[in-house]
Amino acid sequence: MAPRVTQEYKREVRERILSAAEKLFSSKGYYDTSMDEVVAESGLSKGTIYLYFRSKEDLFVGLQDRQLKESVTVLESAFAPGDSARTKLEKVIGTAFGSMVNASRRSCRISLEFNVAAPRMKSVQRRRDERFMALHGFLAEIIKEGVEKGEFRRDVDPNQTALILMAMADGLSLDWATTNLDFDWKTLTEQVKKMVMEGLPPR
Amino acid sequence: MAPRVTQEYKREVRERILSAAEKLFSSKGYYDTSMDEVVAESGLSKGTIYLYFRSKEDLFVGLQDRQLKESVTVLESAFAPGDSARTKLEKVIGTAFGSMVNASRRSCRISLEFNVAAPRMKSVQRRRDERFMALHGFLAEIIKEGVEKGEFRRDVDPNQTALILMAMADGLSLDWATTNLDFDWKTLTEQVKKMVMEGLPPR
Amino acid sequence: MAPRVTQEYKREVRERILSAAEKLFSSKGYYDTSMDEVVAESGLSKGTIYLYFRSKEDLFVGLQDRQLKESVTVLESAFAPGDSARTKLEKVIGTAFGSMVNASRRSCRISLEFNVAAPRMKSVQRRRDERFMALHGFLAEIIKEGVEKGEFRRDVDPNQTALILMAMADGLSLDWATTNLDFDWKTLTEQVKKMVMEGLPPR
Amino acid sequence: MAPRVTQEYKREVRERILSAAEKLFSSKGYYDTSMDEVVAESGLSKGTIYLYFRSKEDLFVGLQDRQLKESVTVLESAFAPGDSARTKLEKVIGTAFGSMVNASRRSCRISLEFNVAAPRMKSVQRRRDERFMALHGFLAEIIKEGVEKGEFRRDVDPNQTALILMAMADGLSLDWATTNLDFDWKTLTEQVKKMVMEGLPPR
DNA sequence: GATGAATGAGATTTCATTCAT
DNA sequence: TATGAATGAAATCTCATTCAT
Repeated sequence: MAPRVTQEYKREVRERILSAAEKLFSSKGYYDTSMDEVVAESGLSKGTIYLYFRSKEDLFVGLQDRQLKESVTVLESAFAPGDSARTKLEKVIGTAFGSMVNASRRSCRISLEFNVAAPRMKSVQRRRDERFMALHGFLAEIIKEGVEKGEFRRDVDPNQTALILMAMADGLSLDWATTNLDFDWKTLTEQVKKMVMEGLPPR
Repeated sequence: MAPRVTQEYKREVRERILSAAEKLFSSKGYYDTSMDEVVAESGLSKGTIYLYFRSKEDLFVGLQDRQLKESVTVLESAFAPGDSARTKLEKVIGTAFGSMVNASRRSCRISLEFNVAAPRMKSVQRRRDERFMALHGFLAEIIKEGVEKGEFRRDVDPNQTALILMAMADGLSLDWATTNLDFDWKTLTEQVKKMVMEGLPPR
Repeated sequence: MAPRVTQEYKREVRERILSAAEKLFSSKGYYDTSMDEVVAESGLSKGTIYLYFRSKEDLFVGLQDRQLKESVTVLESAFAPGDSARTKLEKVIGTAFGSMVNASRRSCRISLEFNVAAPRMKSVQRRRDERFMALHGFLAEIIKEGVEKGEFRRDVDPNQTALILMAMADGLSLDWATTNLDFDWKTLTEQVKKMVMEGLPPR
Repeated sequence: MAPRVTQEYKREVRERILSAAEKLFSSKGYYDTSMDEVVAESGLSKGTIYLYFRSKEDLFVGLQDRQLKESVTVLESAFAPGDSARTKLEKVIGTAFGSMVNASRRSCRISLEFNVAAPRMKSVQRRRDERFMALHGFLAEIIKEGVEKGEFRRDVDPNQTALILMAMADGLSLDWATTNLDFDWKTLTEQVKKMVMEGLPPR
């Protein structure tokens, strides 16, 4: 009995736990956060936490899932059907970096936690790899299209270049997360676009 | 009695401890490595470890110190006095990425450990920030020189661009460390140079 | 509203819970079985379980009750009015051990659980002791009769012998329950009868 | 360094832990005893307990080991080379039951704990089975010898009979451990011998 | 200086029981 | 009457650090 209401309610409780965990994991780190702290932050009881998540690691994975789901449609919905490869790439860069403006250091730090944990947590690794391959394929496809249409140089390697662009984003996120510097994401985006499209030297 | 011998011996013991810690921290992570494991890996006794390092964190910081010292002269010694800014930059990129070819995933992973720990360990943060600022200044200087000499476009922002280039390196290191993919650092370096110097589209 | 139906229904639910508990307690043991597992196995809800049994211990005692009730009339109904003491004893041995042929390791294991728990659960102890005394008295009476009628030796102590015979049964049950060996209860019964009636050496 | 002394000392500490555990496990049972109680009873610290035993189960197994070792030579050393099978058997019964006179309810209860735990703890099962088979073989051999020499009846099955005799001992131990009755082990031993050697009826 | 046994605070996890619906 | 989400005390186990030898 008590069907619809309960389902919705349970989702809320789950969300509450995840939010508490996100806050703590991102500021104190996964290992320096105890379940007791998650309990306190969430305002729930210890038993309840374990009712929703089998273990601390499971909670961590749940968090990764949530983050991946949230960001899933950001890039794909960015451009129009008729766009040139160049336009597509610029839009992608714009969206990716634009999302950083609103993104919190918190979410960058948490991403970093996932990355570092990945080699040591199977399920985290799997999710990370899937995400990585999907994004890489997405970018490589655009670049390949550009090369074929003559929009990009012949000797541009789509796979390598996709890798480099992803690394740029990952690296900026990493540097932002682990520094106290303020990044000016807007002009940063412009500089990236310029560099990628024209190179540093004048034409 | 002869101080020289004792000093040398002490340095060796220290090194042995650091090597054991590096191996373990890089493969299992800082938190998942216990001091008992460092003891076992080093072949020394627990008391001895604590004779050389006040705490686990101190050992971690010692490791960071060692890594920073090892890499400190790599970049600066790369170019000749009369080099143009462009040449300098290419050499820097070449050296930075070239060093990855020989570098182990291990050293990338441990750098990552330092990065993650940084926000929560003051002394790690300080060292990391110093290093970051030094490298950033070094790069920005080259780029600024290039802009002033007309080798690079007027609208290239030296600081932002230095940041971007560093992020590229950090990001590739991050992605390599947390994936099982094999990176072809040689062609990757070429692609980066091309992109930075010419952009993606044909001239 | 009709009370008959409700009573019957309640009995069924109770039985269902007891059966689930028996299955689990006998295979995993009392302590290694959680109420959640009883819930799952019974297909009922946790609330319902606690509606029928005040506590886990109460459920355990309920199980003991059920087992004792089931086995209560087995021995007494075995023999005819005119039987000699010897015949009675043989019949008792035959029935006791004969019942093992059909009995499951499960019921032996659960008896064992009761025995082990007894010293630490008053009500379990009381039931066990009552049962023990009843059986002991029953056996001792037969043996005493036999001694008085000259069917058994004068120096046979009815109480001690009753104890020994009970121990034999308990011991075989114990050994069977805690081993993986297959017991051939039929010839075992014969051997016991022979030994008890004739001793090992030839007459 | 510090070799001999340390070994002896460590053995003592180990023994101290085992004794504390034995006391508690036998009176409160394995599951109702917490490691905190073992800590308190032993007067050592929690860390020390886990320095000597990997887990609670390991401590349990260690206890079983100790008990088995203590009792290992009791039976085998009981009889002289020239003894007849009958004499041997009588001596074995005498020693086995005689040992109960001095044995504590405690050790019987602990044995029971081992037996009950056996089906659920591999290493306990293995040790128990080894012990069981050894004793069984030992007894069966004596009986077989007796049958072959004509000291026992032709239709006595050595294996089954050995099983029955062991069950008698196990059963008495079980009944003693789980009851509050006082057993008169001396006359009990006599009654057993008589029954086994002559049967209940007069010759 | 070198050792490694001892420590105990604190971590994660379980589970019998309750009670609002 | 029936439910099952919530609870929190208590269990097991870990591990950085100390200190007597």
